[in-house]
Amino acid sequence: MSDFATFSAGYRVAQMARLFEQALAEALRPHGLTPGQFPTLLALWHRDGQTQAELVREIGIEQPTLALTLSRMERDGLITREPNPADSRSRIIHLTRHARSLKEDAIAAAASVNARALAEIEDEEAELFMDLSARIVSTLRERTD
Amino acid sequence: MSDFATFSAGYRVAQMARLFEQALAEALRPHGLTPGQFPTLLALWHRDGQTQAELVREIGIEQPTLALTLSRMERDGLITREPNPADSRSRIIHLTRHARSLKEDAIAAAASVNARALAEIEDEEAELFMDLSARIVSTLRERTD
DNA sequence: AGTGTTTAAATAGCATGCAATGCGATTGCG
DNA sequence: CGCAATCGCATTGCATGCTATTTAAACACT
Repeated sequence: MSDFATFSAGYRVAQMARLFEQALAEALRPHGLTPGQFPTLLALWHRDGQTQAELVREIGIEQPTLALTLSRMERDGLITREPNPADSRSRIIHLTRHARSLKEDAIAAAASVNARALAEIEDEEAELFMDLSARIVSTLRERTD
Repeated sequence: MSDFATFSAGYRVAQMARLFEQALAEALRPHGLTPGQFPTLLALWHRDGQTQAELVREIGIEQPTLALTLSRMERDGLITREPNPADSRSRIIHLTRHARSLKEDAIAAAASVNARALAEIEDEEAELFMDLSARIVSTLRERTD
């Protein structure tokens, strides 16, 4: 483990991400949702009726990843994909009534995971953490974008 | 995106983790290695000849996840799995000569990813980030462990 | 010795993520 | 207008991660 010292940031972050995902999975399970669906749901709760390409830009994952997630969400009765009269290449994604009804509970569940994760650190520290994370994200993005 | 505010920590961390993984994948690719193999390699570079169960404890992933990673590493000529004379349920994992030869370069590649990720933040900030991350990790672990 | 429990691995099934391709629809430009 | 380039999406193939289950071996305790 001592060897980890030089590059433990990546390891630590990966570990944190897995724990967050597991906690979110547990919190969302009672509502029949999974962590991977959550960003898409947030985007559609915010503005229903977007195309896949719009969602990809908003969520920041690759298009094939979203395509598969949307298929699972369609299978699970969370969304429908309607033809787009303005451009027949794309389709308009709509939430089902059921998905709309889950908004409050799901957001509360996710918020509580976050609150729990940050429970042991002070508010200013949490802010600092978010700030540093944002800076690391943009640094890592530079070369790839 | 405004809705993200309340629970953006999990989202931010997930995003960071994906960027780290992608950067590490790119850095390791020339050496024929993948990010998921790296923790196992570190553990075996540190001490060769461990069992799967020992590695699981050390690395902190689930046993089936490691089993599959080890299969891929075996397929790729990085490890061998020898019978354990002391306990025929388990097998002793050994690095191949080739995997041993990759140590310096792979560690340098991973370290450079880390250095790049942290390039834009001060040393004390990086330390703080690591500390806060560690505290979030142990908080999230509490309920599940 | 014999049986029940624990332990080590393997396997099945699933969710997310990626890169690379293919394909039809649209757009832009000569 | 017509063709080339671009765009939107689907699909394929792969890597990682998880949970749940199975199998065999080792242990423990009567």
